[in-house]
Amino acid sequence: MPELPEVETVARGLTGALKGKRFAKVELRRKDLRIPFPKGMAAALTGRRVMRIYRRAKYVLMALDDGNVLIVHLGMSGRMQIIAAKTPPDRHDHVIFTADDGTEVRFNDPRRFGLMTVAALKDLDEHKLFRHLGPDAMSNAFTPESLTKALKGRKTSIKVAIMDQRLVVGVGNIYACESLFRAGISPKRKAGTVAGARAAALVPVIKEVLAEAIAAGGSSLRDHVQPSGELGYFQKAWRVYGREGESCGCGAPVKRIVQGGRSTFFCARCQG
DNA sequence: CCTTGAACCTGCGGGC
DNA sequence: TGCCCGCAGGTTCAAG
Repeated sequence: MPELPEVETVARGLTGALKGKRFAKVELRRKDLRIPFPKGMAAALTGRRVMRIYRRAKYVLMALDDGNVLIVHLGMSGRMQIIAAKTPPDRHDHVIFTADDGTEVRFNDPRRFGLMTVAALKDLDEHKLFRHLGPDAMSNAFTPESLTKALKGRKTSIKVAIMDQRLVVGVGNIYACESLFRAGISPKRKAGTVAGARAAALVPVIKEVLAEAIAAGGSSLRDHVQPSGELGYFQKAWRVYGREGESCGCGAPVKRIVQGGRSTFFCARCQG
């Protein structure tokens, strides 16, 4: 489910539900997700107050009142959703948070590609999950110059390159396809040849697509919902993703190819 | 270091 | 109806 816009949407939705409250109860309904939960995680969270909830890369972070931060990744199919009290647990409700005012938030993830762990906030930059990451796509550090430098000499495709979180953070499969379409760049172009005018075109387009998707509450393909339960609706704005054989608008059919093991959708006429 | 491909896991839709 | 195949918003690891 989660690229940058979906994770941002989840972080914002959880802010309204949990910020300033304490975890009265944290229930782990299994011992691991993609990786094991840290030993004693539930006990360590219980009684802690949530000071701030925000996104970093594709992770939701909850800063706690003890200097630690709860790190949540939603994998491909994860949700964090506010659930009415007494709702019977779903088989994929892996973690249930109950706040001191009774608010209940559940982490649900059928495929269990997500993860949840706790770390010291001050050490986050050096944390294994974060230290290799490039500039966030929505930050001022992501510029045509930074992208050109990151791509220099790369012989992989531009599509695969902009999904590489070491080069730029937050772009996943949907928004890579949509951004390259808007920028008129072929996904098959060698990454190292995206520089100068092409980089200057691509960077603002990526920011624009992500910003529009955030404003729309993300894209609901199958799993993504906002914490409120409301769907995202940016999927209505997709021009190429998931639209093989349809027209992007120019009349030529959208093509699907596989790059780096992922589907790429593009218009061979509009994306030179 | 770079690049590629497989692996992790469940569910759903399409084709026969 | 039922079964098999392919496919899905991500990340990590091994091998070349």
